Amino acid sequence: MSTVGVTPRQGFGFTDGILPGKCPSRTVLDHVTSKWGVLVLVALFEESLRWGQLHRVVDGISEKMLAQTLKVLEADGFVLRVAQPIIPPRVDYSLTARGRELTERLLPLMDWIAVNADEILSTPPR
Amino acid sequence: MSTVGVTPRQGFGFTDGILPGKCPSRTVLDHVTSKWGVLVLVALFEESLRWGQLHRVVDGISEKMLAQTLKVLEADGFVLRVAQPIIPPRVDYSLTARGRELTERLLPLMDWIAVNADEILSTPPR
DNA sequence: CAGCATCCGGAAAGATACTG
DNA sequence: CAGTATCTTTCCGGATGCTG
Repeated sequence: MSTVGVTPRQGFGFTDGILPGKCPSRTVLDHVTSKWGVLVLVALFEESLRWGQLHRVVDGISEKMLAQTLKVLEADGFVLRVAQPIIPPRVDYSLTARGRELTERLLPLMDWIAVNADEILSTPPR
Repeated sequence: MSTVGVTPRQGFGFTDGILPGKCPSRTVLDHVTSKWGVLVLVALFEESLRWGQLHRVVDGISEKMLAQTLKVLEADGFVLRVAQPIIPPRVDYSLTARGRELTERLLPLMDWIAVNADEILSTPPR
């Protein structure tokens, strides 16, 4: 059963909204569904990647947004950053256990979208 | 198994990126993970709602963004809009079968976030 | 040269007033 | 009631610079 407050008569309270405007869940949701958050998380699901690899794999992301997205995901404890003090620098990014839990819930969504996207965009709104 | 291209050695091709920059999946993903898309979809999962109800239930959304979000979700065939030609106007929004399929994949994510958000934001990044 | 930080212009989001 | 129009603010992307 859902716990996000969408089941009015089953005891969760509907009139207060889906999630209160200023609650931690909203903040985390914004981080995850930020423009690049989902793609970065999915990119790191299979294996850890270096900065440059991420930049190539997450097609279209700017360096600025990659840095910003990684910072937020790291601060939330989803992504682990390991920097080697060498020249040239080498920085590896990977998912934490928490990040893997989250991304596992993201993959069914991504798969469904990947399968249905063509039909969705080609179907006139009836 | 995931089909979004994150399993390099299992046959999906990794070096091309998670999802090509200009593909339908990216467009749909952007629509769904837009700032308010997820919350509107979840709000409509249990029951259809009128404009005013949506505005109250999706706490914090502006009228402009509610209108814009609903238009996009309607154009994608996730949301059905039924307007009664009466005064005062009455417009009901509900999920289509497609919208329900999608939102079913969203609820596990929302539930996980709702359960873990407090710990996520209170834990220092280690 | 890899991995960022900073600055700037355009685009998207937010607040609020107004209309049919 | 259910939206649009308008204005302000915040955000995104690109270019550039810096550091070892």
